[in-house]
Amino acid sequence: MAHVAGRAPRCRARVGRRHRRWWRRRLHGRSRVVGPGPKPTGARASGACAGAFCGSCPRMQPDLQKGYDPREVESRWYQFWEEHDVFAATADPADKRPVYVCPMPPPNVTGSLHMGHAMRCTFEDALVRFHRMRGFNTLWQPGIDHAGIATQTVVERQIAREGKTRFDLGREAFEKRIWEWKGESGGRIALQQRILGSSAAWSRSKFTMDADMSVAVREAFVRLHEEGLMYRATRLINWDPTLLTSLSDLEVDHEETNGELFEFAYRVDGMDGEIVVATTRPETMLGDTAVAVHPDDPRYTHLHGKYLVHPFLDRKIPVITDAILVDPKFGTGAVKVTPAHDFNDFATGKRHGLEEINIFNLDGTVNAAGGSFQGLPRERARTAVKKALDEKGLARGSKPHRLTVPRSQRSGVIVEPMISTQWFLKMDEMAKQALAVVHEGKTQILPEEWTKTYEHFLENIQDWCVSRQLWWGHQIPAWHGPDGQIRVARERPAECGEGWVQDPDVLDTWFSSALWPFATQGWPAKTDDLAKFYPASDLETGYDILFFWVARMIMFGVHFTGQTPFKRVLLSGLIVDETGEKMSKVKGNVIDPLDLIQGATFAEMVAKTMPGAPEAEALAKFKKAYPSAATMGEGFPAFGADALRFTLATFPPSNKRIALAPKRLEGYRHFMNKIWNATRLVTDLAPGVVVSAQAPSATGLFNRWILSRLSGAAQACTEGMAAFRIDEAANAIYRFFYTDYCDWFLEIAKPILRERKDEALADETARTLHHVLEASYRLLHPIAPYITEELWQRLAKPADSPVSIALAAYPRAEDTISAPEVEREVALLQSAIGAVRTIRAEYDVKPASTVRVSLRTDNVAARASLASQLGAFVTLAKTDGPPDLLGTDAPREAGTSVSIVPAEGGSVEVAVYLRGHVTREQQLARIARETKRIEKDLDAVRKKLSSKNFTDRAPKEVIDEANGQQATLEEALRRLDQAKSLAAELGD
RNA sequence: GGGCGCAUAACUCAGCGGUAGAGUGCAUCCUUCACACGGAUGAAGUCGUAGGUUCAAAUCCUACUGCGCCCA
Repeated sequence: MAHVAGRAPRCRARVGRRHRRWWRRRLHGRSRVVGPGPKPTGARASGACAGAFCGSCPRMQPDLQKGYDPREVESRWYQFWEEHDVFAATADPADKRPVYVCPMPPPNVTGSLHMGHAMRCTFEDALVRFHRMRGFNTLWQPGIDHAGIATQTVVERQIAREGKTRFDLGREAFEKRIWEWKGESGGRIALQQRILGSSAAWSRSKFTMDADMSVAVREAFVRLHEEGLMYRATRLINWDPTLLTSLSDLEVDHEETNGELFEFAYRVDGMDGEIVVATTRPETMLGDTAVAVHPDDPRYTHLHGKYLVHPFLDRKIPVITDAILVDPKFGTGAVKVTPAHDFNDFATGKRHGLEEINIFNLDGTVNAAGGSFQGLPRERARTAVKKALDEKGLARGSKPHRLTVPRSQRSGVIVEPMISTQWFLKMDEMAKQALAVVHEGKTQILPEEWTKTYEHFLENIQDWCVSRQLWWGHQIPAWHGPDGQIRVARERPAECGEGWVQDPDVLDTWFSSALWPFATQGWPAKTDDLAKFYPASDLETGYDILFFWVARMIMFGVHFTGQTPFKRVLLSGLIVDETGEKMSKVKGNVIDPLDLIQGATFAEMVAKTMPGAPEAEALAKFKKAYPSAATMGEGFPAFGADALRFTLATFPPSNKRIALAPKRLEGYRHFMNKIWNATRLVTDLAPGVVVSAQAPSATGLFNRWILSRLSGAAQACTEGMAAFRIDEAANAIYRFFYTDYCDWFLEIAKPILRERKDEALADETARTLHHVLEASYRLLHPIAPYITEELWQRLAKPADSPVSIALAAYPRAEDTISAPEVEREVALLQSAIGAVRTIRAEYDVKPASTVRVSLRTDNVAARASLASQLGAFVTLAKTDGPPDLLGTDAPREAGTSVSIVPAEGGSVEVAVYLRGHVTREQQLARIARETKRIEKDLDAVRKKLSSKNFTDRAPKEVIDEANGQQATLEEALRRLDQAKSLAAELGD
């Protein structure tokens, strides 16, 4: 195994016992849920440490236990990695390694780990570990987001339990409370990310409210203001009447619901007649300042320029004509206009110079402008207005109507459009630049189909309302003077003395998040970090924050640094339950990844996610969401972080929805057990082998074969990782290790190493066994870091090995031979062995008994390779000694069951002697089955070849291949036909 | 109203122009000295529907149906 260029960290024994205890407590404090934590192992591991260990090394059992226990293994390694600085990156300008940087989407400080984080961690850590092993100076930049509204809400809820509001405490005391709360629970999520094995550079972790982040935020704001892009304006904005703050367009969800379209009449002033308008929000009529009709609508021509009488307020309302607002085919063709509470009406108002009458207080109750309705909340005001209209004889009935209501993403309440003075950021220029870097390929979005969505967003972008009426966040660096003057500055300007106050509002949390890739590296200062780690390589995140975060980071990155912040943007889907439903507390289908890792009963899980709900009901909901968990008894066993990661890694990141089936996790935990036990076998079969840096040169067919297969697996893994197809890498290593290495190679190696008939071959096999095992660990490490570290540490390695597998080189295809001809040879052997096995199964031959086999073929190449590998039949097909190898002209023995293995250059006839058991009927039936199977294939090939269109137009290689197939299959069919005569000799 | 995605074995998912794949589950046999968290063998799919392009379509195009998401 080759070493990674650069420094392998030396042991740092100075990390004290106290730190270790802290770690155990923080990381494994949950052990009561899953039983006893890591047990002291008593005897210190000896000999197994390969010399790389120091005083703070994990205690490993001297021998591998029979069954793999992820809890035992995973509890030990994280501390080791941190103590050895395995995840560190260096900003040293003298370091010449290529750089790989992945900014971690900072989780909310309020949050606790959920499946989304687990998926982020899996994909990002796989990429990061892969690049680290490939020799990159690798930085996975972690951090925590202050999550303005979410955090403020959490702490407000806390103080509500004390019967207080934030206004009782005052701003300063309230902020202090949030900081206290942040100190207690804010770091928890980062600890949970560690349990997943995340190899982030934790010492560089940033919090978006850190002092240096604040410097960056103020710098950005001031520059934008100086450039005229940041401005203050009074306009209609989205208002959350519960949280009492403005929201950006992106924070409003549009939800379709069933409502009603209510019609009422306005009387015309000074003449008989009325005009009927339709509305979904009757209460807003208190703020109506016009009724619009289409200019060409003949029904209303006589009312152009007339006024209407407001039934409740002392106001005359003009009838205006507007072709943009009014669709004459909809409703009555007359539209009430409320410029202060509807976006379309606001625009209409601007076109016609209408008065904007705000009828709501900030909490959504009707204000003094609503006359006698003052004080009513919106819903009650609606009922009251309808009733009052009815009493005045103006109501004209209602009909059911599908409508869209705007809901606050944060509080869930219906958003009220309000006229308000806020800070806005001009977006069009920045959006153009952000589009350009993607068009020019400077930033690549993967999967590509998201490019369209990205473009559509940026091409239709509105100015961003960045001010929030919150107390938790970056306070806007603007000062208001006594006479309404405003100063924007990085620090409070000296001239802003008495009578000047800082703008009380804070910035949208996403404003600071948008600075993340460069602010974390020291911007606006010109630091070594910034020079080394900006722009970043890959940004991996969920597609749900493409607009919120990714697009804004690109806009800010290009604007402030002149460089696009990432080379690639990798977008992945969302985790849903097994039936495809989004995880939510309401549905009771939330799974905490830690419960999958460490194990938990279903009762514990639902008690946690649905506190207070009746247990039986909650359990029923949960089990309905995860049918495959039905066989798992009372709860999840500890699957381990490796199995969870491996499971998540097997889904293509491009899937928009990733349905989590617990059963699949079980399968991959079994795979971990397989790796564990394969290691036990190898250690037992070939003890004391020191793994060499290079692949052993091999002459034995199977040794060459497994090395060639390893080369293919390395290639598939590397390509998969590079193309953000981690699933392809995961599947490639799974198949290679399970099928090629365990099912075939280990079985072949057993007799070679146990019997040692050929010393040279045995030695070569022992070295190959170890080499491939060790390389497999390295291939697996980015996806399953714990078990690979554990087992890798146990192998005897050269003294100059890195301290951790995380720093060992990722296998490359060219490290081992690629030998397609050997792979073909072995494939034929495998088919022949499979034929014997099938016959054995058909005749219920007990595993313990052996059978006599003969192989008949005139295929020269096949004969040669079969001749050298007859021993494989003894082991893998339980033959009674090496099979007889004969030509097709050799006489057939009676009492055999025969199978034909088609092969290019002549098929191989496999005859299993089962005298006394094989009846004519059985044998003819088996021949008929094989004949049918081959004929099906042959028919398809013949059909193709008989078509003149095909032979005229298909490429030559395809035609040649078809001809070859036809010849092979026809020959196999002839051999089957011959075998019939043999069957005819049998009795019934 | 506009856009995107998905529909393949009982389940969860690969494949995305040259004869249908994996894991789990299922069936049969086996507690053989790495692993029963195991081994061997096997059954199981008209690749959503209808057209079209092509020598060749699960794979490309069009329409439709159903599901999910985003934007307005």
